[in-house]
Amino acid sequence: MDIARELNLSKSTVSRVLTGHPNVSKHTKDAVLELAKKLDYQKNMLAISLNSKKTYNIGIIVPEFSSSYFPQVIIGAQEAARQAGYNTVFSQSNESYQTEVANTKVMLANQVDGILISLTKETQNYDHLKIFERKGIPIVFFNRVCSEMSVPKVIVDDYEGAFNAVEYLIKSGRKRIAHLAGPLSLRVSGHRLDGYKAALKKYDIPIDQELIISYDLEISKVKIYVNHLLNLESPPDAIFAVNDPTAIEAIQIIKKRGLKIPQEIAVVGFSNDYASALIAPSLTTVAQPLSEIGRTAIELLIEQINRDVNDWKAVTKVLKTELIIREST
Amino acid sequence: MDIARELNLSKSTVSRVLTGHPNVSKHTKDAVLELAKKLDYQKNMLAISLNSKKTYNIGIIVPEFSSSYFPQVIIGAQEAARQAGYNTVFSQSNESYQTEVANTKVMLANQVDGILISLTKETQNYDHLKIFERKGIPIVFFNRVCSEMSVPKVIVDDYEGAFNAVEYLIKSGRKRIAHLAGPLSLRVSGHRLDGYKAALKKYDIPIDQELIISYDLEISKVKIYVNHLLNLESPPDAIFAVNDPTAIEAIQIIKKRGLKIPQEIAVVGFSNDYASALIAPSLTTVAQPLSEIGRTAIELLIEQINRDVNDWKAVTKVLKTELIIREST
DNA sequence: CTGTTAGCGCGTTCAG
DNA sequence: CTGAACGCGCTAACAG
Repeated sequence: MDIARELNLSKSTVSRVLTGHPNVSKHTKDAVLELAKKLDYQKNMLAISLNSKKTYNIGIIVPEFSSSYFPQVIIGAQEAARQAGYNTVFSQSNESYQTEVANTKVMLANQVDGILISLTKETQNYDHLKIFERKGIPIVFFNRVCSEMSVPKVIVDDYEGAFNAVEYLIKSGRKRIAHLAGPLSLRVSGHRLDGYKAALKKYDIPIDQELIISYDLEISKVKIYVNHLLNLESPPDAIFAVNDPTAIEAIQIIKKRGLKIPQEIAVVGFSNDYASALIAPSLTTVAQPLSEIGRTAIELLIEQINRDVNDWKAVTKVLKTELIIREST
Repeated sequence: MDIARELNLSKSTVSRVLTGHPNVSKHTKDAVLELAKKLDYQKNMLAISLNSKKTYNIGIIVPEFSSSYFPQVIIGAQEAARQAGYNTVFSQSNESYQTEVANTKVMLANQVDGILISLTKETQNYDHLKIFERKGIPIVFFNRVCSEMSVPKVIVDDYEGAFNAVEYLIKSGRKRIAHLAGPLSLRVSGHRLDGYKAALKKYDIPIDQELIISYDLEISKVKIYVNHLLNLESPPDAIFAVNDPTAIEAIQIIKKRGLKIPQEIAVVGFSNDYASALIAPSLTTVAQPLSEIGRTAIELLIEQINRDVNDWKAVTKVLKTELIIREST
C-alpha cells in the first residue's frame, strides 16, 4: 500500500481509516484521507472480494438484446441492484444454449453473488444452472423460466394477458381469430396459446387448428405464415401474435397485400415494444411491466443472497399485464 | 484448494495441470482433471486477477440504454471483446454527470483493463477520466467524445452525413429546410449543424436562423418547436432532425396537425433507429454502422491495452454514414 | 516430475 | 490508539 509507506504508518492503520473504523487519531486519519484523495486512491475490489468471499456483483444472462424487451427489464434490474449496493454484469446468450453455458461459467469464475437468467429458447438441460444451487449461489429466473428447478421466478400472467386480448377481439366482432404462436417449448408460448383457446371457448367459438401456427420466432418466417393464413379459403379476420416483433412484421405483410387494418383484419401483439406505438397503424398489444420485472427479480435475488442456503424460498411472482388498445384493432 | 488436499498433492502441482503446464505425470494430471470436473471446479478469477494485475474486463459506460443506438453498439463491442478473450461490464450514466463519475469509480475499483465511454450530455469536466490515464488504464471514446483528451476515438462523419441528407432535400426541391439541432455542447450536434449549413451554402440558400432550433434532446419539448416552426409566417417545407427520436416525434406532431408527409413537409432523421423503418411514413435517415462502431472501439482499446503506456496512440477513426431514403422525403 | 515459498491488496484477529 | 501476522485462491520462482 503506497499510502502506508508514504506516511510511515502500518497497513492496518491505513486500512482502519479507509474502512471507517473508529480508534484512529484525527491526525493520522486526516493525513491518510488527504493522501488518498490526492492519489485518486480506489480500493481494490478484487482483493476485498477475494478476502470476504463476497463480490457484490450480480450476473444477468439474457437471450438477446436487440428487441426492446430485455434492455427495458435490465434498466429496472440495474437500478434496483444499484440501490442495494450491487453491481450488475450481463451477457447475452444469443438464443444459443452453448453460449448460455459458457456465460454461466464466466459468471461462476467471477464469483458473482447470484444470477438472474432468462433462458434460451434452446435450453432443455439445466445442469449448468444446478451448479449454482450446489455452490450456494442463488438463481432467480424471469420471463423464460425453468420449471424443473425450484427457485424464485418472476413471470407475467401470460394466460390472462392472452385471454383478455382475444376476448377483446371477440367483443369487437371478430369471428375467425388466428394465433401466431411461439415455440411450445417456451412456457410463455404455451400459456398464451392456452389463454387464446380459453377465450374462444368462453364465447363458444370452435378452435380451428388451421388458424394456429406455432413457430420458432425466426422473424423472417412470419411472411410465410401470414401469407398462408391470408390465402386460406376462409381467412382470419384477426391475428393474435405471440409477441410484438411478430405482430409488427405481420402488419407490414398485410399492408403490402393491400388489406386494410383494422377494417379487414385486426392485429394484436404482446409486450408493448418501443416501436409498437409508432408504427402505422399503431399496435394493440398486451403490455408487460418491464422494469418492474427487473426490479422484482433483483429484489427476490437479494433476499436469497441474504438468506442462509437452507432457508431459500422458491416464490414465483406473477405480475399483471395490461391490454393497450390502439389502431390495429 | 479442495482438490489438492483430496488428492494429497501440492497446490502447485494442481495449479500446473489446471494452467496446462507441462512436466506433470499423466497419472496425476488425469486424477486432477477428473476431480475438477466432478466438483464443477472453476478457477477463481478474482485471485488470478489480483495476482496477475490483469482482469480481462473491459468497462463500457453509455449515457442511456433506451434508444436502440447504444444497445446496438454494445452488441458489436461485446462480440469483439469476447473474441479477444475479454469480458465486458457496462453501466449507464443516465445522462447524469454525477452518475458517470460514480460509474467510473466502480470501474476503477474493479480494476478493469480499459474502458470505452460515450459521455453524458452534461459532462464538461474530465478529471474523472484523466485518472485512468494517470493510472495507465487506456480509454477509448466513441460517439460522445472529449476533445481535450488525446486518446483514441471512434466517431462517424456527422458533417458529411448531415450534408448529404440536406443536399438530398435540396435536390428534391425543398426550399425552406429547418434544422432541429441538439445541444451545441455535443460535438455531434455541432458537426451536423455545420453539415446542414454547408449544404445550404453550396446551393446558395440563405441560412435562416429562424429555422434553426437547438434543444437539449428532452423529447417532450419537440412538440413546442415543431409547432413553432409550422406556425411561422413562412413555414419550412422540410425538417432535418438531429436524431431519429426527434424526427419520429416530429412526424407524430405533423401528422396530428393534418399536414401530409412528404408532400407538404419532408422529415429526415439521423441514426436509423430500429423504429424508423416501421413508422408511417417510414423515416428517411442517416444510418450509422452501429455494431462496427462498437467493434472498432474495442479493437482500438485492446491495441492500447497491449501497448506500453508510452506508446499509446491517439488515432481517431471516422466511420462513414449512409443516407437511407424512405417515405418521409 | 513434485513440493515449498512468497506475494498480489485487503480486512481481521491478536498484541501491545 | 497503533502494529504485526495471517489468510482469501492463485501463479511464479526456486528447490529438490
